[in-house]
Amino acid sequence: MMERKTTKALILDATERLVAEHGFESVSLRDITNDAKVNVAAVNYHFGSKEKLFEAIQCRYIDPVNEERLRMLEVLTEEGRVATVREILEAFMRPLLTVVKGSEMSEKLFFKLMGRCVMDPQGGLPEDMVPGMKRVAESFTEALLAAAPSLTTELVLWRLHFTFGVMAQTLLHGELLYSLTDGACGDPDAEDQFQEMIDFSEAGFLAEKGAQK
Amino acid sequence: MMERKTTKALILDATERLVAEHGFESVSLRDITNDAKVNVAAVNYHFGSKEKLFEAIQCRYIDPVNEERLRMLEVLTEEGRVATVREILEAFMRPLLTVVKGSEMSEKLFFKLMGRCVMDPQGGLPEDMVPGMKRVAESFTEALLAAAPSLTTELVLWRLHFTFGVMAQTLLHGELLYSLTDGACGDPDAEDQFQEMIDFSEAGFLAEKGAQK
DNA sequence: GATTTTTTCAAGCAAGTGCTTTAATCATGT
DNA sequence: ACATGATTAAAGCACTTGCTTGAAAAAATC
Repeated sequence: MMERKTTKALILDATERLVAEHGFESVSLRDITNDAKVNVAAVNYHFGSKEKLFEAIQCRYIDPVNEERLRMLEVLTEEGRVATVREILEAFMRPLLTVVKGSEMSEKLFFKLMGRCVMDPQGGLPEDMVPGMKRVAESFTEALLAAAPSLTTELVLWRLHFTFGVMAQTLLHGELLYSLTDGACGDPDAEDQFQEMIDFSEAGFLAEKGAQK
Repeated sequence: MMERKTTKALILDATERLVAEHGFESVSLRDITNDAKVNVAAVNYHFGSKEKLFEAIQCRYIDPVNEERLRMLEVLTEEGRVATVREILEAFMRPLLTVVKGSEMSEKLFFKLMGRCVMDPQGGLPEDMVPGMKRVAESFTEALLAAAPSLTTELVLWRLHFTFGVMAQTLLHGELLYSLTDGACGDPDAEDQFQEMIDFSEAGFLAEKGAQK
């Protein structure tokens, strides 16, 4: 008889939830197996080690996000078309929304998990993910250079880096803003948040050096 | 006879170094006391607990940074003068540079430590720091609203939030950019980095909604 | 229905965790 | 020199860490 969910999936689900809430470093094997109502040994049986489980967690969603990013970018630049900075940034950020719709996680938890993946891993990214991340960085750099020819490669890289920071901060600490302002700055729709991030990052990308508009 | 450095200072120094390198969650009491060449019990004797030691670490530099932020902002707005967005952002970021010069830590380590303080604390900020952070957020929000009257309070808060993300990412992951681009995007002067962050954030702040310059 | 193969389980291991205890040491004031 | 309070040191406590073991149970294969 098939159980409702396989042990492996139970472990993945519990780990996602706990890591999103408390961060990679703070979650123990026992935390996970208690939450998943599964034996401790199951983790090592199915994943080999705690570290490999964490790597699986990271790849499970970041890989699809990166693939969707490249797909959207390809659409924008096919037939030699030159995309705008805004379109490119949209292609960089929207996949987060697209992928979460396809998952069964809540947006809030998913965003936090993504934020953890970007900010936490003190051991660096899983080895398997580095080429993918590199390809994304390269493709988007190239596209952005074409969209804003006045920028140097180095400047584009820095500003892509900054954009990453904007995203990570928003994903991870959306509710900090809420508490720090006594609720003045609320918890808007994820779609609204994305538009604001894009407004901000687009303008940042198009800034001139030492600008003072 | 007075030792070269008091045990308390040795502990603080070692903790700063280790936390900057590995993050709060990954550093144990033994790590600290071994590195500081000090007895384990000394931490609890001088600080009460590991948690309080970590709070001391956070306050040691963030409090001065926040004070310097408010001081610089005050200079900008005295006698009813209205500061520019750029000046205000400068007042927000430069204190990090000012304070590190006054410390005996290396810039790189200091920035990483500051990044950890902003991003890591899964237990939230130390209770004592919340009012200070709030005051900074409020003062800068007010000044930014005066500098860019076309923005709403909510928009300013969001964009301040984004600016925080830009800073945190740069502080924490400056060398990730380096490795991800095979050294193409180097490790420029801290001062240069600040100018680039300010260029980016200033433009972001001045963006119009749904802009497409 | 018997035989593998895969999966789950309880128990436990060595090492590490934060913290406490008790005794020794230090610096200092009288 | 002695007493006092502040500091350091060694040992250990109760608990958690990631991971392994060997046997039982379930599933799949024949």
